[in-house]
Amino acid sequence: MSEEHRLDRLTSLLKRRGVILPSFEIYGGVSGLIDYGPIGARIKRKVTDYWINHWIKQGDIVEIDSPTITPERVLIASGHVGEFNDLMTECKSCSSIYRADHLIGEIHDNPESLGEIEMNKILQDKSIICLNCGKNDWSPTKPMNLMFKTGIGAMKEQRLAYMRPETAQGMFMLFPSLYRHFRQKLPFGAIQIGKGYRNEISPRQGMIRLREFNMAELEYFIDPNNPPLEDLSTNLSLINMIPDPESKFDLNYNITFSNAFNIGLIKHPTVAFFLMKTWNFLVEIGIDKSKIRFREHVSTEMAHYAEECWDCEINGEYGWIECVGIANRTSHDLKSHENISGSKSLTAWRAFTEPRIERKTILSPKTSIIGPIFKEQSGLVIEAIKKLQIDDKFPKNIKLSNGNNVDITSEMTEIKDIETTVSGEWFTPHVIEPAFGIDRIVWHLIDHSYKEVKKEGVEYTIMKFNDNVCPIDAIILPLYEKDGMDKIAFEITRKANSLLGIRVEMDTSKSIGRRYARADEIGVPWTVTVDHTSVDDNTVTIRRRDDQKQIRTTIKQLLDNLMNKTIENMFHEYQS
RNA sequence: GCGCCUGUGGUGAAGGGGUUAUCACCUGAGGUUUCCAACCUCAUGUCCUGGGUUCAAAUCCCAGCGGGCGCACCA
Repeated sequence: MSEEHRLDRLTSLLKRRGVILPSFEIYGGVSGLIDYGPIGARIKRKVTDYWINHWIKQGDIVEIDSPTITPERVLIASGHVGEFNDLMTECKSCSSIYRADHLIGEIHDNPESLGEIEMNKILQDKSIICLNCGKNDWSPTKPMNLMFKTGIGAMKEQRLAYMRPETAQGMFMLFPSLYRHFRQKLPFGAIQIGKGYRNEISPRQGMIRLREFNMAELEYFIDPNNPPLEDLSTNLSLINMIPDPESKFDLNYNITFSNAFNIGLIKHPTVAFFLMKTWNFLVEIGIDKSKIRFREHVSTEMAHYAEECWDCEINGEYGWIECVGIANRTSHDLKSHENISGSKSLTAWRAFTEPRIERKTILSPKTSIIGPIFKEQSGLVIEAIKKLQIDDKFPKNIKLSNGNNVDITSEMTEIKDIETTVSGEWFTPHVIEPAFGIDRIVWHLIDHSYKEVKKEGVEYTIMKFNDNVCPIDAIILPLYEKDGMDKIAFEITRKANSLLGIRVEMDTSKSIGRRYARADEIGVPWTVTVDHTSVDDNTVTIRRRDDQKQIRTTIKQLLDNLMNKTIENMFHEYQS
């Protein structure tokens, strides 16, 4: 079959078999919103479950879950209210749309700080011309709101809120609780899977740019002075990496993770580790290794919060698409939340290896003298004296915080040598964040698994999902729906479904060949056929999707191996 | 948001003013068949939505919604 229109055939299949479909179709549909049907939802569930386990098994990472509705102040602190409300202007002559701050970037130092009115003035006064038609005829600017706005409270006095554009803020909000949970020891991480919302101008390319999408993010909190050093030699694959073109590095590398870190291509050890973990995850669920690459952001396209940022891109029908972003967000988020909220609990304690003894010489107020002289003003006087320097000369006239002036003589102070023991310090942890676009990953998983082959000269479709992500583990097929075969098939179906995490279905309609084909089309790795022999001796045949090979085994062995995910091994044993 | 193209059963298509809208596959029911989309019988849609033109609209016109591509946008 020609490679041409492969995307069309794949899209049709996904719709026909209930994998991925447009939402609200009977009302005409809404662009940027999709449904996962019964098969698709199952694939997505398997991918997210695998993702959760992939991180949880690290041992220092926990799952959390927070609201999608987010009060405005949280998103002001995170920078999204500023970043997601760009002023847009339209060229009245040719209808091209531009970000106003980009247009005036050359003549204004800080265009993002401008309001609508100032911006409109600058667009008129200066000769800023349209890049498309060369004219200066701008419409009044309008804020483009990439976040869905909503209000908390049913009546008039609503508190402004937005649907979250990322899940990360939920993890930052829970930092104090996470810090306690992990017994106040860094590093630790929190993951969350959930919906994110962005009111895209023009969603395109199927499920690549959605208005409501599934994200999976990990925030890993570390001590910047003591970043964890993980073993990068557990994966020695050569990885395609494209560094920032403005850096000293060449354009393109095929390099191991550990070498990339050793030569400084990846700057931060934890970023390197998460790049590796990300690659492992993608390959384990079935993304084609040869279609994965890592690309470093150039400093100009870097998100407002990040210091080092790598995209993991996957190649598919839409070209190379960013599916995972791994960013060193430093202390930006926690610091910003500390500033805006006033909370003091967004820091961690770093104990010094040896307590430090600090000796200081200070000017100390002599309260026994000050008290009787200043009476009720004494407190203010003491406060003022503490601010003086050791080398100040007395007598001295100082101003108190209540506005009164008082004279301080040298008898009222003394020079003291003091010794304090400091056993550690408070600091704001840094955050390394891998952020996964689940829908994009599911799409590429399907794209890479979709195989058009020839079977006995006829076009044939197989989804080659592996055990980690296949929507249904096995389909049970009674050869005929009679002579007890249907009963045995039903028994197996029921028993298999009671196994933890195993999902099987039974299919009885139409010829056996057609039922095999239906199973192959949605990527079921094993089909189990109940035939006349089964009725006599409780054996069944298992067919392997990828090569149509069959083996015969007992029902008990089938169930045991299904549960342990070891059916593949049965084929090896059978062959040897 | 702009421009060009586009919308007919579950999927893919034909029909471009005039009887009851056509075909293939798929799906369901029944039959037949001892293992890879076999065969036979039957069943399932009405032309994206709303206006307009006309005696008559799936067909022509307008608007909206959806899809594709290009431009712009894409923390």
